[in-house]
This record gives sequence, structure tokens and C-alpha cells, in this order.
Amino acid sequence: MQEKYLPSEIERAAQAKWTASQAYRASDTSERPKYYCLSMFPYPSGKLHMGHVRNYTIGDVLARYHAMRGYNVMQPMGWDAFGLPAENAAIANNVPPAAWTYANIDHMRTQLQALGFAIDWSRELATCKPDYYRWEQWLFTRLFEKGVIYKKMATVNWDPVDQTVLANEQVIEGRGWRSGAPVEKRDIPMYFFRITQYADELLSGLDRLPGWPERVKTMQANWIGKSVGVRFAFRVSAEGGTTSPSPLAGEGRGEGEDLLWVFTTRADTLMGVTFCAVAAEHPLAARAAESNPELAVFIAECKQGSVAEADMATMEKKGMDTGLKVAHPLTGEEVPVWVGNYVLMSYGEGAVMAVPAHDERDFHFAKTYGLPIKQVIGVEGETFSLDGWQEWYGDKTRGRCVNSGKYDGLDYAAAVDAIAADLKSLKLGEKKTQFRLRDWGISRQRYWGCPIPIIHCDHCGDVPVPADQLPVVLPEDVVPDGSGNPLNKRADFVNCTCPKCGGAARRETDTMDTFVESSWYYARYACPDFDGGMLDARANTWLPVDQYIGGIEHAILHLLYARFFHKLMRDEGLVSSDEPFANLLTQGMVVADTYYREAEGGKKTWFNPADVELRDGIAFLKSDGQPVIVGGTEKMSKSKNNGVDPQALIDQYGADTARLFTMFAAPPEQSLEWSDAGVEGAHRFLKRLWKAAFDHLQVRGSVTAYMSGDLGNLSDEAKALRRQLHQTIQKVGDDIERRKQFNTAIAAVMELMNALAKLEGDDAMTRGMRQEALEAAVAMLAPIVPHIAEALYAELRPGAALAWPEVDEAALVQDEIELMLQVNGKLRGQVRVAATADKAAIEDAALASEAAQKYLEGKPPKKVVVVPGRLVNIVI
RNA sequence: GCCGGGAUGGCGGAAUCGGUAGACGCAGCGGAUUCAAAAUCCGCCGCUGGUAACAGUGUGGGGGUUCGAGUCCCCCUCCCGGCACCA
Repeated sequence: MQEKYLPSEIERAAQAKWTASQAYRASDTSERPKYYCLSMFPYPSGKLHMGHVRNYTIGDVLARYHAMRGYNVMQPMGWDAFGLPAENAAIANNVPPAAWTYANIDHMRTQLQALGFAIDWSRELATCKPDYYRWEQWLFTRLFEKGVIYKKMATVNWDPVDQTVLANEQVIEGRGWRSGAPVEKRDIPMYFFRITQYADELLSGLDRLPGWPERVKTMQANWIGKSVGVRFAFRVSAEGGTTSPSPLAGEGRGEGEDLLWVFTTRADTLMGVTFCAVAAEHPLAARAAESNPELAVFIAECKQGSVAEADMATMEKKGMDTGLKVAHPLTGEEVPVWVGNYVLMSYGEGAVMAVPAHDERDFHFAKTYGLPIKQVIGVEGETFSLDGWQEWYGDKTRGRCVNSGKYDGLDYAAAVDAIAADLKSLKLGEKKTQFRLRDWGISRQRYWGCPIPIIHCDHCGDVPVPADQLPVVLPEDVVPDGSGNPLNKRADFVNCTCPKCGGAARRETDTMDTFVESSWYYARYACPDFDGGMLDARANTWLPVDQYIGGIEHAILHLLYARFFHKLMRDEGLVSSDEPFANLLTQGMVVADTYYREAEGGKKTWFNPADVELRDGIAFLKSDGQPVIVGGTEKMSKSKNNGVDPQALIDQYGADTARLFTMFAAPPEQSLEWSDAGVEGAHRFLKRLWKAAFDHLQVRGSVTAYMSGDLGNLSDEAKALRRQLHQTIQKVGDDIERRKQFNTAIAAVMELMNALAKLEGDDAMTRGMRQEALEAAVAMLAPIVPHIAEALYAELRPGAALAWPEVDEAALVQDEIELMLQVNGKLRGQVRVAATADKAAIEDAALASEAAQKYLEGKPPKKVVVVPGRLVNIVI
């Protein structure tokens, strides 16, 4: 055995061995129980960052642990290969996105292999390849025909200078990232997935996911946002005596010109309505603006700025009176209609009733614009005042109706019921379940994505591309220049014939949201080579995924879309399960400091932490020695350029050290602030482990008592160590399998190794004991540091396969245990009692102890609390 | 703004069901080894007072429940993630 720990050598050897034996090839036909362990696939941005290392090491630990426990494990890997960064790189470097992407994939694959992950590379896929997206296009055409996909107008960010649609990320403080021009909202036609049709199932399904973190389920439930309320209408005061069509016959907003529909969860406050507010895009607003130039200007102002909801919600609430009046549905009273920049056209009806007395936002709006405020809810002992908002105004659990005529005295539920019933009898409204969730718009005006398989024909309309003409292949030699969609300039792509009538037609040039590809890749891994359809029977062999691992930032969108897609595939008969991921581990973010410089016009250039050095608390760019601005600690990302390259770590210390450190530095669900310190310690531990095995093996020949079962002659010290060994085996298994807390598993093995180093003696029994402990320690570490474990196990047990150690219950037995002794809840000493002692015996022993006597001073205790196995608390 | 999460020594973190706060590691300090350094090994290490034994204090801030609170409840501050076109 080599005396020195040489990571590069043993890692190369171990990886060569695994590759040669196809050690991580998953069997589609095994009798053993399956364990499908999946980590979120990476976007091929260039090189791996620490977030990847963390994510894939967590997955690898679980995959390898389960393999050691006898499971047929599948751990696949692929590439989320379409996306905006490839187009940005193309603009910056004049390289086709395809070439850039494929080069990145090759480099990152090499990096993943150098980290020694137990990946079944035979299942590798890339979403930008036609043999993958072909089936996405096929499903699209199926769903389009079923009506699950439909077309409607939607609002996007428009850069008037670059003449292009901008992603929210490309809008910086209301301006286009490249042009710096103020961004406008623009309505364009888009294709939508009818995800709202599945809203109820997506919500109720959360209750059947015990293996998901509560926080993720809560976030999804809130996102779906089911609320029961009342949808009702105000009559728009007639300006020519038009009559209303049957108000409940239609659906959607603004049917007819004479009804203003709104939705509310607070129908109990309906008597307190003092105005209505509509979105700037609402038809009523447009109508009022025709004869009101000032209003038209205001509406145009509202169309400035980004469409991001976070921007909408944080901007100053502004409004303007339209001059229009509507009639209160119950009192007939005249109510003014305002345009509010805070009313979202995309949510509900694009219009809201305003009750300033009992809604905080309405309250402030009414105060700003001098609108009336009418109290209609009262709480006993509280006084309503117009001076300022108080929490109880909006509390529906405590209030009763006041100033509300016949509804006075009713509580929330009774008032909602009574008012809904009255609206219904007036045919002006009824109870309705509403979701916050909106349909999923998937059209993107971008080149580097999956083409939407639709052909536009002047005669036949939007025609889905027939299955035998799929895939619609994206040309890979295009270099975008940042303006418009380059596919529009490709006549060879655009011009086609209509599949229905055979006439000249135009191909759709929008591509799909990249979330579509990532919504079903987990299923395709079961059968990546199947060319007869989207999925074959192997999908049901492997699904659902037993363990899914990925960043917490995906808690809502990606995970909700993937759940939705699974149900779409189920309803197409492609999979038989209801949910894609049985267990979910959301790893915390790897965060790092950010550094930037700001050009005139607010454009920021971000610098990588590796290129920055700190002197006297000021950050300087290494290349030019000039200062940069410190931007705070944020998620490692391409856009903030604060990713730390793990390659240097691997080159210097080896993959095992990189893996050990990332698992040891923090528990997986917590965010991990990157720092170089600490890596050294992980490496030192591996060196000590190597040396301990080496020293032991120098005298291997004399190990006779090894696992003989006859442990009677062990010294007390050795017995205690053996107890610790088996406690450690128990703990590490529990930490990995149940708690998924790898940092404490590693700490426990470190403690064991520290104790083992102190164990004296070279007799046969002690050496046997040491052999047992070393084998177990190496095996327990194998999922985390597989290369060194492979090498050491081969020395400790030549020819044997790595096996997870079994707990010897007999080793865990203790005769005496130590309890802590508290006096008035403060630790004052210890008590030793027999492990079998009952409560009375423990109490007697505690009271008799020196420490207790000292504090009791001969007086009897007030109370004695005994927690067997833990403590005695004497209350004086 | 809304939804979700977090805050524990100089630092990363541990304390799994309300029961010894600070495991394990990093940094630091002292020592051994060495011509010297690196590496390695041994010891110390929350804060205050004390030579020490020990005492007090301490888990972002304020209040509460309990024999006992880092852990449960209420209020507050700050930080992070998501907010539908970043992935």
C-alpha cells in the first residue's frame, strides 16, 4: 500500500474501474427494488459552479448509499440546453448558440466525470436535440387539438429601440438592458397551457406528498391561491339606454358594455364600496379615454414599465377618475370608476371593488385621492378612525356588519352568504371559486428554444404540424444579433405548405418557454433511446422519481410545471402515476459576494469574486487595480457573475475533498456561504484516514480475533469504543437515509476516527477491533468520498465489494448511564444509575447525591422531575 | 408590496421529541518535532469576574408559557429566495 494519500492517482484509478465495469448502469429489468435518484439537470452555462457540485454530490451520496443497501439505482444526467444565455453569448462573441451550447456540454460533462458521480451516462440527453424536443412538439400538437393549449393575447416587455421582447431579467429599473430605453408593455398573441384546469388537483395533490418539505408545499398552495368569493357586476350607468343582456349567461370580462364585473373575497364589506378601480387595459378605461385626453395620457403612462409583478406591487399607487359611474348592485347608489395602475388585467376580472374602510391598499388610495371611506364592519371595543389604518379593519375573523342595513350584526360567513344570495336573486352575481394561478403562457419570441409546431395558413388558421412531419427542426447555424427574432429572417424556416390545404403558409417562429423541456425530462431518462414515441413502458418501471434534489429557487415554478406536465402525460396514457417526485430535497443556495461597476445610464458590469481582491475592506479588480463596488451576498448566478469555479479545488485537492467539504460545510437545505477556508480541514481528514489505515495494515498479519464474535476479553476502553462504533453506524445511516443531514454524519465519523486514534494496544483483540472500525468508517464514508473509500477498502478487505456495515445491537448495551442533575432547572451535577433503574430509584439516587444535598440544605424538595435516560430536576 | 425561509462563539455549523448550548471542522494561541520552515502530533479556546475551585451571563431584539425554551406562542428588526419571459 502506498503510504501517501495521492488523490489524483486513486481517483483516476477508481473512475477507470467504474467505467470499465459499467458500475452505474441502471438495469431496466432488475428484480431488486428500484431507486430513481434525480438531481435537477444543469443549464450548460460554461463550467460547473459550486451549486452544481453541491446539488450533484447530495444526489450522489443518496444514490451510492442506496446502491450499497441493495437497490437498483438509476442516477441519470442531462442538459437543460435551450435558453437565453446562449443567445447573449452569441451576441457577445458572434458564435451560434448551438455551437456554444455543445462546447459547454462537453466541458461540463468532463467536469462531472472528474467528480466521480455514479451517473448512468448511457441515458444522457440534451433538450436542444431534435430527438428530445420532437416529442415535446408531438405532445403540444395533441394538447392543442384537445384544447389544453389555446391562443390569446398577453402582455410582454417591449424594447422600442431594439424592437424586441425583453425577459423580465433584461429589464433593469424600467429600461432595456442593452438599449437603456424605457420599456413599454405590449400585447401580443401567445399560446397558453390551461394549467388552471388542473388547479384543484395540483392543490389537493400536495396533501399526498409526505416526502416534500412543508415550506415548498405551502409556497405552492399559496401560489395556486384558491379562494372562495363572490363574482358580481356593477351596472354601468347607461349613456343611451342600452339594456343589459342576461348577466350570468356570458363569461369572461366586460361582456356587453354595461356591466362591470369584479371578484371579491370580502363580499361582507360590499355595503362599504365607495369606488371601483379598473386596470389601465380594461375596456371601460379605453372607452372613457376616448373623450378624455387627460385620462388617455394617464393610461399611456400606465403602459410604461415592466410587466413583472414585483415591480407592479412596489410602485407608487396611482389612479385617475374615468368620470364614469356604476350603480351599486344592492343599493343602486352611484359609484365612481377609477383607473388604478395597481389593478392587474391578468388577475381576476381586471377590475376591483374598493372598500377603503376595510382594505389597506384601498384605504391609502382613498386617502390620497380624497375618496369617501365608509365603515361597514365593527369590532366590539374598537373605535374606527379615519386617521390611520388599523389591523382590525381588515380582520374578517372578529368583525360584524354595521351601517349595512339588513346585514347588520352578521359575521363574515353569514354576511357573505346573505349578500351572495341577494346578488344571485338579482342575477348580478354568485359565489365563485377563484385561483390566483394563471394559465401558463409559453410563447417566447426567441431563437434558441424548441419551435412551436404550428403552421399559420390564411385559409385554415393555426394548424398543428402532423406527427409524421415532426420534429420541426431548429436551424443550428443562426447567430442572433439582439434585435427581433432571427427565425423571422430565415425564409427556409418560415416558408412552408399548409398540412391541411397544401397552400403556401408560414411557420410559427416563436419558441417554447424552456420550462416546458424541464417539465418532462425526468420521464424521458427512463427511455432516452425510444424513437417510437414520447415514453415507453420503462417510464412506469422507474417513475415516480424516488428522490429529487434541486435548488429551493425552483420551489414554485419548475416544480409546479413538472407536476402539471405529469398529469398531462398521465391523461395521455403515457404514465400511470399522479405525481412525478415522491421525495423532494430542496438544497439551499450557494451564495457568494457580488462585485460590479456601474456605467453611465445605470448599466452594471459584474465581476467574479476570483478576479477581485480585498485590501483594507475595499474591493479591487485584480486586472486593473481599480476599485469595484461590493454588491452584497447573493445566489451564485451567471447574471451576477459570482459563481466560484470548483475546478481549482478539484485540481488542488481532488474530487473527494471537494465533495467532503461541500457536504460538511452546511446541511443541504440551508444556504451555504462560500469561503475557501475549511477546504484544508476536509483534506486533512482524508489524509488522516489514509494514514490510520496504512498504520494499521503494517501489522495486518497478526489480526486474529477479527470479527470472531468473542469480544469478552476487550478492555473497558475498547468496549466503549466498540459501542461508539456501532452508535456511529446507527447514526450515520439515519443521518443519510432519514434526516439527509450529511454534515452530522461526517462529524460522527470524524469523532469515531478521533477516538480510534486514541485507542492504545497492539494485542490481537484490539487490532481486530481496529480493523472492524476502519472498515466501517471507510464504508460509511464511501457515498461521500467514493474514490478514497474504494482504494482503502481494497486494502482492508482485498477482493470484497464495499458493503454497508451492520449494527451489532449487543455492542450498544450499557450497564450504567449518567443522568444530569438540575436544581431549579440549572445544571448542578451528574448522577450515575443502573441503565435499568426506575423513576423512584433515580429520584432516590439523585436526592442522595452530594450536589443535591448541597443545594437542599436538609430541606425537602418542592418537586422532583425525573426524565428517564436524561435528567433529574429538583425544584427547591 | 405579497408568499416562503433564516439569524447560535472570531468563522462554517451541532444540539433529531421542550431536557448538559457550542459536537465536528476552520481560524487563533501555547507546546513537541525540525538547523529552519512546511507538514505532522499534543494541549487550550463563548463572554465577564476569579490564581483556582467556582460564580454570573449567553442562541438577532422585546414580551409570554413551562420544573426547564436555541427549540413552543405573540410582537419587532435585519438578511436571503420566489413573484409567472433568468434557469
